[in-house]
Amino acid sequence: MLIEQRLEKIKAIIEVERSATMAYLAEKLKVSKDTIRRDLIKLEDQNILRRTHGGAVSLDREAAIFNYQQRSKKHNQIKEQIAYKTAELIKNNCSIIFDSSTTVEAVIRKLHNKTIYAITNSLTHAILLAQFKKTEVAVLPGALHKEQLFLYGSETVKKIEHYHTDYTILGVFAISADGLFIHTEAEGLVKRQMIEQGDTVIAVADHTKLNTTGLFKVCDLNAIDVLITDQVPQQEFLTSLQNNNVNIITLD
Amino acid sequence: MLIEQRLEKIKAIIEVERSATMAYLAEKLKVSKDTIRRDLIKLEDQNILRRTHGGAVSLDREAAIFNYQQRSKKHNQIKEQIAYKTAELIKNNCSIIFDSSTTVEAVIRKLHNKTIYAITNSLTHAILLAQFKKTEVAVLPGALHKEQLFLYGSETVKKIEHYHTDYTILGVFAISADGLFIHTEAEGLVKRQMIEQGDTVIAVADHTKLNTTGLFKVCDLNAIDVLITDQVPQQEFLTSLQNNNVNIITLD
DNA sequence: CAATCTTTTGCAATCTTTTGCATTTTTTTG
DNA sequence: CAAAAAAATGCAAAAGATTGCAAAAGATTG
Repeated sequence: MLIEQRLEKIKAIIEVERSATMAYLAEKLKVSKDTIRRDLIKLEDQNILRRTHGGAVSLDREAAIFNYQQRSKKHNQIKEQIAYKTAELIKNNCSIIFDSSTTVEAVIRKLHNKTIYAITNSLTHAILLAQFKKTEVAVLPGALHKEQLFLYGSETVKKIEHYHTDYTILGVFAISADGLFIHTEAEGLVKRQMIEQGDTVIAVADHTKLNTTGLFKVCDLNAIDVLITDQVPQQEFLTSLQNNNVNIITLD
Repeated sequence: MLIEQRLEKIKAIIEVERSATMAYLAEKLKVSKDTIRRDLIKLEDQNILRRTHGGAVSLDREAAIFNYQQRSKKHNQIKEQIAYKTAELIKNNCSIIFDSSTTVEAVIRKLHNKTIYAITNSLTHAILLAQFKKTEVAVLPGALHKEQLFLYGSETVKKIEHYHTDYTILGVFAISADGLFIHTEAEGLVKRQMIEQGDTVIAVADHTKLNTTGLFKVCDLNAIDVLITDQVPQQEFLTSLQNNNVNIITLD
C-alpha cells in the first residue's frame, strides 16, 4: 500500500470516528505503531488532526457547524464503549433504522466499514452516514426539530411503516420496569413506530437512564430485544428485564 | 502496445482509483516496474499526477477543490445580487419549496427575517433554515445523494405532490428556448414535481446558464413564472421567454 | 535493403526513503 | 513519587529510486 493511501485511510477514520488510538490504527492498517506515529505527525503538520497521547483526534470542524452540545470526557468514554459493544452486534449487509440520539450517533461512527442500508429521521446522522462508502441512506420526511435537527410528526410515522428492517437502534431517554419513556409525544410516536418495523430492537442507554421514567410511554419492555448499557441494573429492574426477554449487555 | 496507449491507461487508472502502486500498474500493463517508473515521470512532467514512493496519486481532487473555490469566488458576488433580487419578491408569511442548489442557498440566506413555511429536499438548506426563528421547515423523504446531500427518487416526488405552495424557487442548471434542463433524470423529476406544486415558480440563474441545454428536460419555458439573472438574455432567447410569459428580472 | 542511429526496455549497482525494533526520555495515572 | 504507557531517538533491514548500461525494437538514411 502507498503511504498516501494509508494517510487517506487514517484521515477517513479520524473524520468519522473523531478519534482513534495508535494501537487501533496499527491493527487496522497492518503496520507498526511507530509508523502510525510518524503518519500522525505528518497529518498533524498538515493541520488535519491533533495528536494526543496514544492516538489522535479530529479537529472537529463539525462541532462548530452543527452546534453539538459539550459533553464531559468521562461520559463520552462510556458512550464510546457502549457504541463499540453495539456495533459488534450488527451483522454486515443489513438494514437499520437509526433513531435520533447522540448515543446512536456514536454507534454509527463505529459502523463505517459495514455495508448498511440506513434509514433515519436525523439530519446529522444522515450527513454522517453519507460519508460511508458502503452505505445507502434514506431520510424520512417530516417537520424539522430546529434545535436537534431531527424529523417528526405524522408524516414521519406514516413513512416509517413502509419499511421493515433487520435492526432498529434506539437512544433511550428513560427506561424502567414500566417500559421506555420520553419527554415529548412527538418523539415518542416516532420511536414507537421505529420499534414496530425492526426485527431486532436494540436500545442503548448509559446507567443514568436506568430506572427512570418520563412523560410519554413509548413501549413496554418486551418490545425491546437488546439493552446495551454500562452498568448491571439493580436486581429488581434486572428481573423485570429478564422476565420480558430483554437481552442485557453491559460493559464488563 | 504503444507507449501512448500505456500512458493513457495509466492516466485512466489513476483518475479512477486516485492512486496506484507501481507493482499494481506493472502487473496490470505487463511491463517492468522500471518502465512504469519512467512512464510516471513523464506523466508527472505533464502535471497529470504526482509521483510518490512506490506509485503515484492523482492531482485532480486538489485541482477540483481549487477550481471550485475559484469558481465560487468569481460567481459569488453575482450570486449574492441575484439572491437579493429574488428575496425582494418573496412576500412575508408564505410557503416555499426550495430546490437543492447553491444559488437557492444564497436566496435562503436573504430570507432570515421573514415568516416562512419551508419545504426542501436539501439537507444543507434544511439545516440553514433551522436557524431562522420565524421559519418552519419540512423535509422531504427520499434516497440521499451522498455528495450533494439532497434527497431524490420516487418517494421524494410522490411526497412533493402533497404540498401546494406560494412559491417554488429553483436553481437552474441550463435554460434555453426549449425549456429547463438538468444532467440527471433523478434530479429532473424532483424539480418537475416542485414546479407543479408552486403557485409562482421562480428560477434563479447566472448568465452562464442561459441559452444552454442538458440531458434531461425538466419543463417548457411556460412553466416558469419568473427568471432572475444577472444579464439581459440575447434577443432571440429573450423573445422566447416573453412569448412564454416568463417575467424576466435582471440586475440592472 | 543494409548500415547506422534513436528509442525503449529490463537489469544491475548504488543511493535514498521507509519501516520496525531497541533504547532512552517524557508523560500519564494511581 | 513510582510504575506504566507513550514519545522520541538512533539504527539496521527492506523497499524503492536513481543511474548507467546493454540488448532489442524501430526509425532513418544513403
